[in-house]
Amino acid sequence: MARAATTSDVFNAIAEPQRRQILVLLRAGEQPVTAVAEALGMTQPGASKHLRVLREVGLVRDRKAGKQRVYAIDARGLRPVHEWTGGFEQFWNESFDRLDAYVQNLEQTRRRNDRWQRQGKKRGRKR
Amino acid sequence: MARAATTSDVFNAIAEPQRRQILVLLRAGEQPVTAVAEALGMTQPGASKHLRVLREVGLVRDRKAGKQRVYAIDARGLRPVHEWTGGFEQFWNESFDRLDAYVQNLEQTRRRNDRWQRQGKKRGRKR
DNA sequence: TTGACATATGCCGATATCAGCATATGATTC
DNA sequence: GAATCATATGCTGATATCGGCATATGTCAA
Repeated sequence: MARAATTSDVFNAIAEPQRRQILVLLRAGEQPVTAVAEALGMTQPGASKHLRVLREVGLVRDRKAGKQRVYAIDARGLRPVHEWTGGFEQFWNESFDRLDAYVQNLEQTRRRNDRWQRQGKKRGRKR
Repeated sequence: MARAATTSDVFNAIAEPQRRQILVLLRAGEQPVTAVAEALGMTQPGASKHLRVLREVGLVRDRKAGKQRVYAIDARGLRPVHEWTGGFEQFWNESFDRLDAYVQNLEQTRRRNDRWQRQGKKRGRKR
Protein backbone atom coordinates (compact mmCIF):
# COMPACT_ATOMS: atom_id res chain seq x y z
CA MET A 1 0.00 0.00 0.00
CA ALA A 2 0.92 3.60 -0.24
CA ARG A 3 -0.59 6.85 0.78
CA ALA A 4 -4.10 6.38 2.01
CA ALA A 5 -6.61 8.21 -0.16
CA THR A 6 -7.26 11.14 2.08
CA THR A 7 -9.26 13.30 -0.26
CA SER A 8 -12.95 13.43 0.49
CA ASP A 9 -12.02 14.03 4.08
CA VAL A 10 -12.36 17.50 5.53
CA PHE A 11 -9.11 17.41 7.44
CA ASN A 12 -7.26 16.79 4.24
CA ALA A 13 -9.21 19.38 2.30
CA ILE A 14 -8.17 22.14 4.65
CA ALA A 15 -4.58 20.94 4.80
CA GLU A 16 -4.00 22.86 1.57
CA PRO A 17 -3.18 26.50 2.29
CA GLN A 18 -4.81 27.72 -0.89
CA ARG A 19 -8.02 25.95 -0.06
CA ARG A 20 -8.06 27.60 3.34
CA GLN A 21 -7.63 30.93 1.62
CA ILE A 22 -10.57 30.17 -0.59
CA LEU A 23 -12.74 29.43 2.41
CA VAL A 24 -11.71 32.67 4.07
CA LEU A 25 -12.47 34.55 0.91
CA LEU A 26 -15.88 32.97 0.50
CA ARG A 27 -16.73 33.74 4.07
CA ALA A 28 -17.15 37.33 2.99
CA GLY A 29 -19.58 36.34 0.31
CA GLU A 30 -20.08 34.07 -2.63
CA GLN A 31 -17.89 34.43 -5.68
CA PRO A 32 -17.62 33.02 -9.17
CA VAL A 33 -14.57 30.99 -10.07
CA THR A 34 -12.73 33.70 -11.93
CA ALA A 35 -13.08 36.14 -9.06
CA VAL A 36 -11.65 33.58 -6.67
CA ALA A 37 -8.76 32.92 -8.99
CA GLU A 38 -7.99 36.60 -9.39
CA ALA A 39 -8.37 37.45 -5.74
CA LEU A 40 -5.95 34.75 -4.68
CA GLY A 41 -3.57 34.97 -7.60
CA MET A 42 -4.14 31.58 -9.05
CA THR A 43 -5.07 30.31 -12.46
CA GLN A 44 -8.65 29.60 -13.36
CA PRO A 45 -8.14 25.84 -13.65
CA GLY A 46 -6.31 25.93 -10.36
CA ALA A 47 -9.17 27.64 -8.61
CA SER A 48 -11.62 25.31 -10.27
CA LYS A 49 -9.81 22.24 -9.03
CA HIS A 50 -9.50 23.44 -5.49
CA LEU A 51 -13.15 24.39 -5.51
CA ARG A 52 -13.95 20.93 -6.72
CA VAL A 53 -12.20 19.36 -3.75
CA LEU A 54 -14.00 21.70 -1.40
CA ARG A 55 -17.28 20.86 -3.06
CA GLU A 56 -16.68 17.14 -2.82
CA VAL A 57 -16.17 17.33 0.91
CA GLY A 58 -19.18 19.61 1.20
CA LEU A 59 -17.45 22.78 2.31
CA VAL A 60 -18.77 24.83 -0.57
CA ARG A 61 -21.88 24.83 -2.69
CA ASP A 62 -22.21 26.03 -6.24
CA ARG A 63 -25.03 27.74 -8.02
CA LYS A 64 -25.45 28.63 -11.64
CA ALA A 65 -25.79 32.32 -12.42
CA GLY A 66 -25.78 32.98 -16.11
CA LYS A 67 -22.60 31.70 -17.57
CA GLN A 68 -21.00 31.96 -14.22
CA ARG A 69 -20.90 29.42 -11.48
CA VAL A 70 -21.01 31.05 -8.11
CA TYR A 71 -19.47 29.31 -5.15
CA ALA A 72 -20.67 29.88 -1.62
CA ILE A 73 -19.30 28.55 1.59
CA ASP A 74 -21.04 25.83 3.56
CA ALA A 75 -18.76 25.53 6.52
CA ARG A 76 -20.84 23.12 8.53
CA GLY A 77 -18.27 20.50 7.69
CA LEU A 78 -15.71 22.44 9.69
CA ARG A 79 -17.60 21.83 12.86
CA PRO A 80 -16.16 18.36 13.45
CA VAL A 81 -12.68 19.78 13.07
CA HIS A 82 -13.47 22.52 15.51
CA GLU A 83 -14.83 20.03 17.99
CA TRP A 84 -12.01 17.57 17.54
CA THR A 85 -9.39 20.19 18.26
CA GLY A 86 -11.55 21.48 21.08
CA GLY A 87 -11.09 18.11 22.74
CA PHE A 88 -7.54 19.17 23.44
CA GLU A 89 -8.41 22.52 24.91
CA GLN A 90 -7.16 21.59 28.34
CA PHE A 91 -3.66 21.52 26.96
CA TRP A 92 -3.58 25.18 26.18
CA ASN A 93 -5.77 26.47 29.00
CA GLU A 94 -3.64 25.14 31.81
CA SER A 95 -0.23 26.64 32.10
CA PHE A 96 1.80 23.97 30.50
CA ASP A 97 4.31 23.46 33.26
CA ARG A 98 6.40 20.62 32.15
CA LEU A 99 6.75 19.06 35.56
CA ASP A 100 3.05 19.22 36.31
CA ALA A 101 2.23 17.63 33.03
CA TYR A 102 4.80 14.98 33.64
CA VAL A 103 3.39 13.99 36.99
CA GLN A 104 -0.17 14.14 35.83
CA ASN A 105 0.50 12.04 32.80
CA LEU A 106 2.48 9.59 34.81
CA GLU A 107 -0.51 9.01 37.05
CA GLN A 108 -2.89 8.54 34.18
CA THR A 109 -0.54 6.31 32.34
CA ARG A 110 0.08 4.14 35.35
CA ARG A 111 -3.60 3.52 35.69
CA ARG A 112 -4.22 2.62 32.09
CA ASN A 113 -1.16 0.83 31.04
CA ASP A 114 1.41 -0.72 33.26
CA ARG A 115 2.79 -3.33 30.97
CA TRP A 116 5.65 -1.13 29.89
CA GLN A 117 5.82 0.94 33.05
CA ARG A 118 6.78 -2.03 35.12
CA GLN A 119 10.34 -2.21 33.88
CA GLY A 120 10.91 1.53 34.02
CA LYS A 121 9.64 1.79 37.57
CA LYS A 122 11.97 -0.58 39.27
CA ARG A 123 15.06 1.28 38.20
CA GLY A 124 13.56 4.59 39.18
CA ARG A 125 12.81 7.76 37.25
CA LYS A 126 15.32 10.44 36.58
CA ARG A 127 14.49 14.17 36.98
CA MET B 1 6.18 22.92 -9.42
CA ALA B 2 4.37 20.11 -7.76
CA ARG B 3 2.80 19.46 -4.43
CA ALA B 4 3.71 22.19 -2.03
CA ALA B 5 5.74 20.92 0.90
CA THR B 6 3.03 20.90 3.49
CA THR B 7 4.78 18.99 6.21
CA SER B 8 5.88 21.08 9.15
CA ASP B 9 2.44 22.61 9.14
CA VAL B 10 -0.07 21.55 11.77
CA PHE B 11 -3.00 21.36 9.40
CA ASN B 12 -1.14 18.84 7.34
CA ALA B 13 0.10 16.88 10.32
CA ILE B 14 -3.44 16.21 11.49
CA ALA B 15 -4.67 15.41 8.01
CA GLU B 16 -3.37 11.89 8.57
CA PRO B 17 -5.92 9.74 10.37
CA GLN B 18 -3.29 7.70 12.15
CA ARG B 19 -1.62 10.78 13.49
CA ARG B 20 -4.93 11.96 14.84
CA GLN B 21 -5.32 8.63 16.55
CA ILE B 22 -1.91 9.02 18.11
CA LEU B 23 -2.87 12.39 19.51
CA VAL B 24 -6.06 10.99 20.95
CA LEU B 25 -4.13 8.16 22.49
CA LEU B 26 -1.53 10.44 24.01
CA ARG B 27 -4.22 12.65 25.45
CA ALA B 28 -4.78 9.93 28.01
CA GLY B 29 -1.15 9.92 28.98
CA GLU B 30 2.35 9.67 27.65
CA GLN B 31 3.49 6.50 25.98
CA PRO B 32 6.67 5.00 24.58
CA VAL B 33 6.84 4.25 20.88
CA THR B 34 6.19 0.57 21.12
CA ALA B 35 3.08 1.07 23.21
CA VAL B 36 1.73 3.51 20.64
CA ALA B 37 2.43 1.10 17.84
CA GLU B 38 0.75 -1.75 19.64
CA ALA B 39 -2.26 0.22 20.76
CA LEU B 40 -2.99 1.45 17.27
CA GLY B 41 -1.98 -1.66 15.38
CA MET B 42 0.91 -0.24 13.48
CA THR B 43 4.51 -1.22 13.07
CA GLN B 44 7.21 0.26 15.24
CA PRO B 45 8.85 2.17 12.38
CA GLY B 46 5.44 3.39 11.34
CA ALA B 47 4.70 4.78 14.75
CA SER B 48 8.15 6.27 14.95
CA LYS B 49 7.72 8.12 11.69
CA HIS B 50 4.34 9.51 12.53
CA LEU B 51 5.64 10.60 15.90
CA ARG B 52 8.48 12.31 14.16
CA VAL B 53 6.12 14.38 12.06
CA LEU B 54 4.10 15.27 15.13
CA ARG B 55 7.28 16.22 16.94
CA GLU B 56 8.46 18.40 14.08
CA VAL B 57 5.29 20.44 14.13
CA GLY B 58 5.45 20.61 17.91
CA LEU B 59 2.39 18.56 18.74
CA VAL B 60 4.29 16.05 20.85
CA ARG B 61 7.36 16.13 23.02
CA ASP B 62 9.68 13.29 23.75
CA ARG B 63 11.59 12.41 26.82
CA LYS B 64 14.18 9.76 27.43
CA ALA B 65 13.31 7.15 30.02
CA GLY B 66 15.86 4.42 30.14
CA LYS B 67 16.05 2.78 26.79
CA GLN B 68 12.62 4.00 26.03
CA ARG B 69 11.59 7.26 24.50
CA VAL B 70 8.33 8.44 25.93
CA TYR B 71 6.11 10.69 23.88
CA ALA B 72 3.72 13.16 25.45
CA ILE B 73 1.22 15.41 23.83
CA ASP B 74 1.72 19.13 23.55
CA ALA B 75 -1.46 20.16 21.88
CA ARG B 76 -0.96 23.88 22.07
CA GLY B 77 -0.31 23.78 18.37
CA LEU B 78 -3.91 22.72 17.83
CA ARG B 79 -5.16 25.99 19.14
CA PRO B 80 -4.70 27.85 15.84
CA VAL B 81 -6.68 25.14 14.08
CA HIS B 82 -9.41 25.39 16.65
CA GLU B 83 -9.54 29.13 16.28
CA TRP B 84 -9.40 29.09 12.53
CA THR B 85 -12.34 26.74 12.27
CA GLY B 86 -14.08 28.75 14.97
CA GLY B 87 -14.00 31.69 12.61
CA PHE B 88 -16.68 29.90 10.63
CA GLU B 89 -18.91 29.17 13.56
CA GLN B 90 -21.71 31.40 12.30
CA PHE B 91 -22.21 28.99 9.43
CA TRP B 92 -23.32 26.16 11.62
CA ASN B 93 -25.08 28.17 14.31
CA GLU B 94 -27.52 29.91 12.05
CA SER B 95 -30.05 27.73 10.36
CA PHE B 96 -28.52 27.43 6.98
CA ASP B 97 -31.51 28.48 4.93
CA ARG B 98 -30.32 28.59 1.43
CA LEU B 99 -32.39 31.62 0.47
CA ASP B 100 -31.30 33.65 3.45
CA ALA B 101 -27.71 32.85 2.78
CA TYR B 102 -28.15 33.71 -0.83
CA VAL B 103 -29.58 37.13 -0.17
CA GLN B 104 -27.16 37.90 2.57
CA ASN B 105 -24.17 36.90 0.53
CA LEU B 106 -25.44 38.78 -2.46
CA GLU B 107 -25.49 41.98 -0.44
CA GLN B 108 -22.01 41.50 0.90
CA THR B 109 -20.67 40.53 -2.43
CA ARG B 110 -22.24 43.50 -4.16
CA ARG B 111 -20.59 45.80 -1.72
CA ARG B 112 -17.13 44.32 -2.03
CA ASN B 113 -16.87 43.34 -5.61
CA ASP B 114 -18.94 44.55 -8.45
CA ARG B 115 -16.64 43.94 -11.33
CA TRP B 116 -18.17 40.58 -12.11
CA GLN B 117 -21.60 41.37 -10.80
CA ARG B 118 -22.13 44.07 -13.38
CA GLN B 119 -22.70 41.72 -16.28
CA GLY B 120 -24.82 39.30 -14.32
CA LYS B 121 -27.06 41.99 -12.96
CA LYS B 122 -28.38 43.46 -16.16
CA ARG B 123 -29.81 40.23 -17.44
CA GLY B 124 -31.33 39.33 -14.12
CA ARG B 125 -30.76 36.42 -11.83
CA LYS B 126 -32.32 33.05 -12.23
CA ARG B 127 -32.97 30.76 -9.39
C1' DT C 1 -25.43 28.78 -35.87
C1' DT C 2 -21.58 31.33 -34.59
C1' DG C 3 -18.86 33.79 -31.51
C1' DA C 4 -17.58 35.20 -26.94
C1' DC C 5 -17.17 34.27 -22.32
C1' DA C 6 -16.95 31.10 -18.04
C1' DT C 7 -15.82 26.91 -16.15
C1' DA C 8 -14.39 22.07 -15.99
C1' DT C 9 -11.52 18.33 -17.36
C1' DG C 10 -7.56 15.78 -19.11
C1' DC C 11 -2.80 15.16 -19.43
C1' DC C 12 1.92 15.83 -17.90
C1' DG C 13 5.98 16.27 -14.98
C1' DA C 14 7.82 16.94 -10.47
C1' DT C 15 7.48 15.76 -6.00
C1' DA C 16 5.49 14.32 -1.56
C1' DT C 17 3.62 10.76 0.95
C1' DC C 18 2.85 6.34 3.08
C1' DA C 19 3.63 1.31 4.21
C1' DG C 20 6.81 -2.26 4.73
C1' DC C 21 11.08 -4.10 5.40
C1' DA C 22 15.91 -4.23 6.71
C1' DT C 23 19.21 -2.16 9.34
C1' DA C 24 21.61 1.47 11.87
C1' DT C 25 21.87 3.98 16.21
C1' DG C 26 21.28 4.30 21.14
C1' DA C 27 20.86 2.69 25.88
C1' DT C 28 21.04 -0.77 29.44
C1' DT C 29 22.58 -4.88 31.71
C1' DC C 30 25.73 -8.50 32.36
C1' DG D 1 32.96 -5.38 25.43
C1' DA D 2 28.83 -8.45 24.16
C1' DA D 3 24.13 -9.31 24.20
C1' DT D 4 19.64 -7.34 24.38
C1' DC D 5 16.00 -4.28 24.04
C1' DA D 6 13.97 0.24 22.10
C1' DT D 7 13.88 3.46 18.66
C1' DA D 8 15.24 5.84 14.42
C1' DT D 9 16.61 5.97 9.71
C1' DG D 10 17.19 4.51 4.96
C1' DC D 11 15.43 2.43 1.00
C1' DT D 12 11.83 0.94 -2.24
C1' DG D 13 7.48 0.67 -4.60
C1' DA D 14 2.87 2.34 -5.22
C1' DT D 15 0.16 6.15 -5.36
C1' DA D 16 -1.61 10.90 -4.45
C1' DT D 17 -1.04 15.52 -5.09
C1' DC D 18 -0.26 19.96 -7.18
C1' DG D 19 0.73 23.36 -10.88
C1' DG D 20 0.54 24.46 -15.66
C1' DC D 21 -1.13 24.07 -20.03
C1' DA D 22 -4.32 22.89 -23.65
C1' DT D 23 -8.81 21.94 -24.58
C1' DA D 24 -13.49 20.26 -23.84
C1' DT D 25 -18.01 21.55 -22.11
C1' DG D 26 -21.52 24.82 -21.08
C1' DT D 27 -24.04 29.22 -21.42
C1' DC D 28 -25.56 33.24 -23.35
C1' DA D 29 -26.11 36.82 -27.09
C1' DA D 30 -26.49 38.34 -31.68
